[in-house]
Amino acid sequence: MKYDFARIEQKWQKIWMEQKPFAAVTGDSRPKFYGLIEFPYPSGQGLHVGHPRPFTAMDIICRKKRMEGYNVLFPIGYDAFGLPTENYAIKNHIHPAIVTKQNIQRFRSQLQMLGYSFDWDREIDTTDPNYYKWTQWIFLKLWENGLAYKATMPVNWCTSCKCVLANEEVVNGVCERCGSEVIRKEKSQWMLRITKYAQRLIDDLDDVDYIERVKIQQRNWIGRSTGAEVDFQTTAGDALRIFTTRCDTLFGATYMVLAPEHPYVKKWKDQITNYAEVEAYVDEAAHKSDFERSELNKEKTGVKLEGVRAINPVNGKEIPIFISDYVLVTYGTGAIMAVPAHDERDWEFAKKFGCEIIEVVKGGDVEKAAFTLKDDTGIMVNSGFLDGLTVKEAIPTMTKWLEEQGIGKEKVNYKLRDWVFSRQRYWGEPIPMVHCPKCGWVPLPESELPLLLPNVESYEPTDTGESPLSKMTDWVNCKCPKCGGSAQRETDTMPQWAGSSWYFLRYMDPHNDKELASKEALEYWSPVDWYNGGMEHTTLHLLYSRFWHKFLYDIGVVPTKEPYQKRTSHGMILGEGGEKMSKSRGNVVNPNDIVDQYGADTMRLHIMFIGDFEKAVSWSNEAVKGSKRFLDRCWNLADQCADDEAISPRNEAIIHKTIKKVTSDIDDLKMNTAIAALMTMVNEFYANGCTKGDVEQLLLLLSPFAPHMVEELWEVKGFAAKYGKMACQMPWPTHDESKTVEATVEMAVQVCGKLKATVQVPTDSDQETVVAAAMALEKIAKLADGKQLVKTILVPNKLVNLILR
RNA sequence: GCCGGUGUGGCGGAAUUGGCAGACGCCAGGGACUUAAAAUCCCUUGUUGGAAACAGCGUACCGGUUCGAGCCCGGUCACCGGCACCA
Repeated sequence: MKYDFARIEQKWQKIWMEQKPFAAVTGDSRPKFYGLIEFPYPSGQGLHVGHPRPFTAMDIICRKKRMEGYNVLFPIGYDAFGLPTENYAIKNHIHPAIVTKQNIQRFRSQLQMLGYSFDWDREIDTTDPNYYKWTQWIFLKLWENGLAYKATMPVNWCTSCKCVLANEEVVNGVCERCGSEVIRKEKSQWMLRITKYAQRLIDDLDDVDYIERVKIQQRNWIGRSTGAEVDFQTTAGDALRIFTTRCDTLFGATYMVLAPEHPYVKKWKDQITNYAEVEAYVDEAAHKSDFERSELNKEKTGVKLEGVRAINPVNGKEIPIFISDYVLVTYGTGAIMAVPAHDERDWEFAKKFGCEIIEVVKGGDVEKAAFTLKDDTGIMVNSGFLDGLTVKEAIPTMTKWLEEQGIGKEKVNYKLRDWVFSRQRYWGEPIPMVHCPKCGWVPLPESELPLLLPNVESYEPTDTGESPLSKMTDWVNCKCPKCGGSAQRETDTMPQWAGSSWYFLRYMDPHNDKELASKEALEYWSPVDWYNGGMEHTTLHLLYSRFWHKFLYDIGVVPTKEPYQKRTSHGMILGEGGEKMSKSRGNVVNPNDIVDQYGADTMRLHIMFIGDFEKAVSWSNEAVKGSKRFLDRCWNLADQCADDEAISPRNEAIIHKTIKKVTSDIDDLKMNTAIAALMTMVNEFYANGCTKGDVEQLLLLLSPFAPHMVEELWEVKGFAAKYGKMACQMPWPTHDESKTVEATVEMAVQVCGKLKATVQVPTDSDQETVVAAAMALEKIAKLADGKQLVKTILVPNKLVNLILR
């Protein structure tokens, strides 16, 4: 009997497609399990070897859950709107919808080739109008609830994509997608008020089971800090409000700084005597890219506002006001009080511009460097009523004083910004809003959804920063839904993150044309029990979708506060040299090649065996052989086992141990050690000989990993006929703890903590027995000769440590 | 700079969280089968000394706690990831 993987895999994939053993049943009385993987972007290159890692892991988990009696929802779909498709379409003059269709077709067949147990009847595609109808619907709800708004503000503009980017899409000052320069551009944009949810996005992390680094990264990104807002009177008449986390240092505030974009700069035009100089600086700052502005160790620049001064509220002193680009208009109030003695940036600026430096916390030499405390035990000086207090005491004292005086109050700030939601590109969901000269922005009525993406002549982005849709005058010009007058549609589209922000809900009820999903389906399947995805989405997709979900919860659409109960993350697959796989390096591994050469089961097994799931790992074509060899050995074992249908006594312990290990390892996402345990078991079977009953247990344990081969053997060995079920429909094996123990154990014998020998003793031997057995060893007897046993440490069934003097 | 993470054979990686370091696999070497090769099977494989029994040294580095440390504590170095003028 030959292991003809190509024939076997094709055969079983066909059977699974026809018999649908992996269909999820809404409302079933079994406990439910919803396992989710991040749906792929159907790129033109097809499946990358990185895809099968998370997909296979979740497939294994879901297959095991089904065998454990769960009603499992394990769906697949395509996140198909996006720039690469659009760019490809532009270059090759094909409509992006056609390109998308082709790419999806390719992805689908590749996914099927790997034997994943998806419920194929629930497949979704974010570019399908039946899908994006509901993406648009959610947008309308956001608008209705005041969470979507249009605002003109400086935004990140990618010079190459010719498109705005969300804050989350700018990495080190460049576009996360194409790596091109990002500049600041004043544009009118649709925004989503994610900041309103900042606190809840932090708080509710406590209730979910995400790996810690995901929680930490999200918390850092949201960037909560507690401080105070304080009003400084100015000679211009307006009070200048600042945010500080260190109100205890107010007595050391010797000047103030405004961001160049701060509205007071323009407002005070007439009072600023050097306005020309100020204006020149503002202008210069406006033309700098994000990258230039955030350049490290850049020397501080700025201009003093002559003619206007501020008054420090704690001591009535007049202090100068500057503008400088080291103060960000987007954070806090866009203005700061500068305490050069205790802030490095302020210190540097003060030294350059000759500002006064007043020490208010003892401990450093503020003429040499800013004294910034790591802890808050420093003692206040030169600070009037705060003198002698620790920083820790001074902060609440000052906050209280500010509140009493009515010039300040406690305030929490977040680094998180509202989500810039419009894109000046074609291949995205149209935003269902109409601008009417009389009524302003008017939402489309729900009955008009989906608002279809029209066919256009050209998808080229424009240099003016307008969407390609803006050239479609027939489409753009419309009637105002409110007053019936002539109006114009919004021509920007939604970002790629829109469709993926709620797709896991659609899987629950993918064909519903009345609602995004039925109440029943949402109640039954929510929340996603286990979501695995990439770390790169932690502050993008994962955060965005939590935000949308919380909103949908607030308006009563979904039953849970959080979309995902558990989140894990896989490491990247690197090229052979440990470098990132890329076309330019020529080290990209195509899963098809591996499947052609070794089969899908080997591919699946190997990608799981290759290393710690959470860590990056280099791909090795050589090492794949080991996984194939193992499957060959399993195949041959089934071929040559004894006919006995019972588990053989010789293999009973190893079988029960392996069941225990594989079961817990899959739950812990340690597929590599689960496979190692299966290999060990097979090695023992070869050494001991095995029965058909032993092989049956092996097949069940192996079935989530190598499902095609297992089903074939299951059938060939007559188990399918015997039970009337496929292996994937069998109950998962359970272990009997008492049967995992062997009659005797080998224990380590240490003398004074050093390993000297090993000894075979009956399992659970007491100290006396073990010591006696150890002393009976010639070597130990020799070492003990003339010495006294002063102490014995026994670790049952593991080791004995004899302290000899 | 701040926040995380990781350092174990030639390589990928194990080690039930304080109890025989190197499971499992790859590579390599030797052998069997074969006319031959592939495949398969068996053996060896951390390192140093030794023919061997055996002995010494070994989990990035230095120190500590402990009968016992890859694991805990203090310090140092290196690499990876995230954030970065956030007041």
